[in-house]
Amino acid sequence: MPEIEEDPWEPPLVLVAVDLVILTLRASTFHVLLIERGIEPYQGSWALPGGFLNNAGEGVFEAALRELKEEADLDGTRLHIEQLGAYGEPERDPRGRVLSVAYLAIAPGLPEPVAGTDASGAAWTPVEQVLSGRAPLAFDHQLIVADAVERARTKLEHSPLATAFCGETFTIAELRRVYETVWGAELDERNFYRKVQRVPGFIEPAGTDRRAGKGRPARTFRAGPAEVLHPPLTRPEPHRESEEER
Amino acid sequence: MPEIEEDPWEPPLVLVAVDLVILTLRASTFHVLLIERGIEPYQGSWALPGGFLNNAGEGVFEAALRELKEEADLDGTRLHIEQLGAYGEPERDPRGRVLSVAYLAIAPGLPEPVAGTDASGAAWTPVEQVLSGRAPLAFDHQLIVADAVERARTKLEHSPLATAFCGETFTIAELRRVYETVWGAELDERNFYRKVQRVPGFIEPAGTDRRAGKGRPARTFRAGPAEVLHPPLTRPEPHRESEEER
DNA sequence: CAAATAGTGTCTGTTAGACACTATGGC
DNA sequence: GCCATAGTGTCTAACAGACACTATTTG
Repeated sequence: MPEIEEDPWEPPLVLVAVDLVILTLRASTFHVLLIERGIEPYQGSWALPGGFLNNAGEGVFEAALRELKEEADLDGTRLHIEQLGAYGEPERDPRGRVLSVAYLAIAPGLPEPVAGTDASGAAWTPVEQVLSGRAPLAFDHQLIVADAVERARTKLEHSPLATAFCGETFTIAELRRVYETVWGAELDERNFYRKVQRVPGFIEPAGTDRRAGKGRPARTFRAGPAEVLHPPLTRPEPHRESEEER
Repeated sequence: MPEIEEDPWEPPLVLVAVDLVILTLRASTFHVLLIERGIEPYQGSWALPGGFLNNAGEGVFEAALRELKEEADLDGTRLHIEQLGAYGEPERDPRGRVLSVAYLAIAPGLPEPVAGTDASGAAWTPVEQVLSGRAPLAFDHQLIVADAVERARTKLEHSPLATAFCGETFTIAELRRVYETVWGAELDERNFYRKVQRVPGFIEPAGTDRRAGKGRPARTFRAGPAEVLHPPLTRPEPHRESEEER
């Protein structure tokens, strides 16, 4: 049976959904956007924003952008958005066979408490609450969030993803807080300050612009053209108690 | 319109396929397994092995393992296999709406020229020929292969993926040739030798075992328990002509 | 012995991390 | 002046890359 069709046999048709993991930083905490489901299954539960393909002519990425607009009022063309993967276990949706393509989107920290449409409920929820299971999610959405967070954590090392958490311009301290929050680690301000500037194309000065807070005003920067960080910013190891090499 | 269903509206049903990018090293060259298509569309063209889901109860990963067995006679439980992503552009298959979930599999270099079943034709093809377009592929399979190769190249740095290209046990020189071939770069044998051993959990000695070739016999190793490389093995930069920092 | 491959020692320039110090703002 | 935050200098230990050297096999 080398080929896919030879008998009068028909492969199964499945519903295709798109789910969005929209991550942001709010008040130095790592948050994900959740929607309260208005219908069965899992009515009343929290879930990732998303939905089915609109029609047979809609691409999955296109559908992700549409859902981003509909459910979070965000413009995906101005955000970082990338595909996370397909989730296709047969039992993941009680309605029947649904394959979901998950997308990871990163938004700058928006001060508004919630998202766009008249969705019953939409809330930024601390990622920790989801990962720990204290905020249970519908379907396999906890797994999807875990994968998204892991992806974000490692991509911070090798790509300029961190700038997607910031606004158009940002200070180096703001950028550092992105790293610290997503990694859950403290970084030396002084070393970070230079390290980040030595990576070619990562960030570039934004005019003579300044910005005030409490202390000395900081220089501002914008994202540079680099798509990959050379050298990478390495995540500090959790700390080693005993020695075991050689 | 907060939720996915409210009108008597039905989302489109789509066909779900699985495609496999099976990579290996043969005679120090990076190869991918291709199948000659026996049916339309693209009859006679080369394509990735794969096929539709068998039935509504089959998971996509399960389907990938099945296709790996059917089309390449490989046991996926003994191979490295991971999901690459979903390819869901509406026009990617002329038969209609087909969403494909691609998997990346890494096999140790098998001496046999070809794969398992009675498939019309199956051939290990140098990856370069695919990437350069000299070996044109059906559908969007060239793109999928390009993504797979890129994934493999970067995963060599941070994961023990390279050991999946080797047999159960291997010498450090064999492991080094994996890196050199996949990266297309030369590595210093001596420095590689130690570097690789200093990564905790990457490789561990395989008994007092040895193996003969031409010169001094080499120690053999097997893959260790590490799932991530700390510190990573960094890919040498292609070489910089001009300076441009600071 | 020579050839070939495996494995070790060691030097040198660069880095990561620690942390003292200076700069510039608000009060 | 004081406090807070931004930004610089500099020391040290570790590391990467280069490459001379030793070791162990086949023929």
